[in-house]
Amino acid sequence: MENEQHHSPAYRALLLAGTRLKPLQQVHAHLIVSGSGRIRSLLTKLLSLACAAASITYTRRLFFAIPVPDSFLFNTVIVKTSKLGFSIDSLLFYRRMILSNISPSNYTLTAVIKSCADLSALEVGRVIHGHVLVSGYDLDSHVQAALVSFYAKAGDLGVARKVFDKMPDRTVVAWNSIISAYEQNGFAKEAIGLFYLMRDLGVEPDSATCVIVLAACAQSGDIGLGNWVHEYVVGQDFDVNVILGTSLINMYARCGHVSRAREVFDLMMESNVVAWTAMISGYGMHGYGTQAVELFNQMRAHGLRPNRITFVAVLSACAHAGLVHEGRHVFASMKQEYRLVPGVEHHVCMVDMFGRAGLLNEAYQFIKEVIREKPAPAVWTAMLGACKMHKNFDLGVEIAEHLLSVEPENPGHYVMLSNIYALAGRMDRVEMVRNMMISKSLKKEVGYSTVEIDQRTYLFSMGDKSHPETNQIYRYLDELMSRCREAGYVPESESVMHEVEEEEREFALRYHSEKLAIAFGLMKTSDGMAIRIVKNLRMCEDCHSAIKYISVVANREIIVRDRLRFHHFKDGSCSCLDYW
DNA sequence: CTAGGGTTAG
Repeated sequence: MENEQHHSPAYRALLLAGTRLKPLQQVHAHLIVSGSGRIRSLLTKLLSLACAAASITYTRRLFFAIPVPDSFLFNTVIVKTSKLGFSIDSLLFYRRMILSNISPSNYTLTAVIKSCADLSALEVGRVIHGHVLVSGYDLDSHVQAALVSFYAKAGDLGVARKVFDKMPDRTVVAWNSIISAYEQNGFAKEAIGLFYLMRDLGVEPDSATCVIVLAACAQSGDIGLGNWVHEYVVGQDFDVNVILGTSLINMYARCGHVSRAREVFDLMMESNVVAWTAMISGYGMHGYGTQAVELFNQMRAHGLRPNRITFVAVLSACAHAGLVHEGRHVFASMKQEYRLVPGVEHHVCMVDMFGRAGLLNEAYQFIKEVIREKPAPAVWTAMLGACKMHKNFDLGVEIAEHLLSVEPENPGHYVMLSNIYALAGRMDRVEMVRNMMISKSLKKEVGYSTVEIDQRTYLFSMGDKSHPETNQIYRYLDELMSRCREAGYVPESESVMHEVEEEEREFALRYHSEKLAIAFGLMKTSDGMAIRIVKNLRMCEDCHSAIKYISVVANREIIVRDRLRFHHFKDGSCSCLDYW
């Protein structure tokens, strides 16, 4: 009987219609007219095709027209909607299934857990985890892997780890889930550690492992492992598809090798908006604004439609390269040509762009005129950065005070305000802001820098004395800085703020983490080798100026990646052209 | 008769 139906004209008509909505609806109409509109197998097939046609409305209509859906129909609709990203719908169908007293299968459960992950719906996910335990599917490896990634995405890394630790059978996918969990939550080092553990246990990485590990390399600046993964990909003859290719581009760009990123980009067989955006962003963070804009135009010429993220990448590339004219043009095209509504992130880029270029009036006007609604705090923060950079104290103080009233728990605003007071010489105010922070028990984010030497990473924090060679490092740095002073470097005591006591300020400034990391790098590597630093925060003006001098007196190329971008220091100047 | 892990910004 089944077979007969599969070869029936109606079934073949469905297959022929495929995932195109109109033809499907025509076949559907035909089914109803011919009286076969109630046959389960046909309805199921129709339902899954409707869903694959990405029409959630039609899928809903179809499903609700079925009087008593069986578990097969529920499974089909839940699995398909979850897979296509209709997460809320898949959860609603799941609820109906439970209310109809139909037990979910392990397939249903993995699908709804994935939906919860996509929605970061921690509470709903916990309830479903309960269903998993009740139904006895807690030992199913698919369900477990889904749970691990769900908890990681919903922000509970601890539970993700617990689920992983209980898995009896750790497949590559299980390892991929937990490694990705750490990477996504900002623990790149731990992710890499787990990757090495996985290899030691004899589990062969697959291409998804490579994608995840490349992301961890990009995050931590681990070019050594990044290169290894690339070689592994080639050695294993993995297909460098868009996802893997994009991961390689991202890794090379974030590890400071833009040209290698470009080589990968040029060799990719297929590419999409995401790949182009990754490459554009890579140029942007190295200050290659012209190349970023050029690539953006090539992308459009290829007929690809840029998305919101693409525009963030291009606009921020313009901001970091002083390309005000181009930035204006791109922003206009976003609205006019692509009918995209600029969001806060784009406004921030624009204000930042004007601000860096010293066009404070344009920045302010942009806020007043272009941003109709109440400007978001992030927009004011960008404006504030511009005020500080170009020493407009009055406006800066005004904005900072506004930000403090809107976001009184954000330590960054206090630090900015205090820095502006310090620049203006109002040390009494500096003290006041400092006391406000203390009374609210807010802490400035701790800065650290890492440097890689012989495949090993060394971490330094400000005034760090934990390193076994501390004394030599400090002596070396002192000697280095005095040579810089002889060459004309003048330390600024302005931007160091109140994380330390008054008398320690000079000390703190002299021993910012990047300076320590550079000193150590210079000590441990031979002449001619570039020093690569990764810093979690933005560099301060003083370090930026000091490193220019260090690049001269030590005759070394120094490459620093800070929170926002790359700075290539060479022969006394920086690639950011002080557009930082 | 279907599933789990993987790509771009800030």
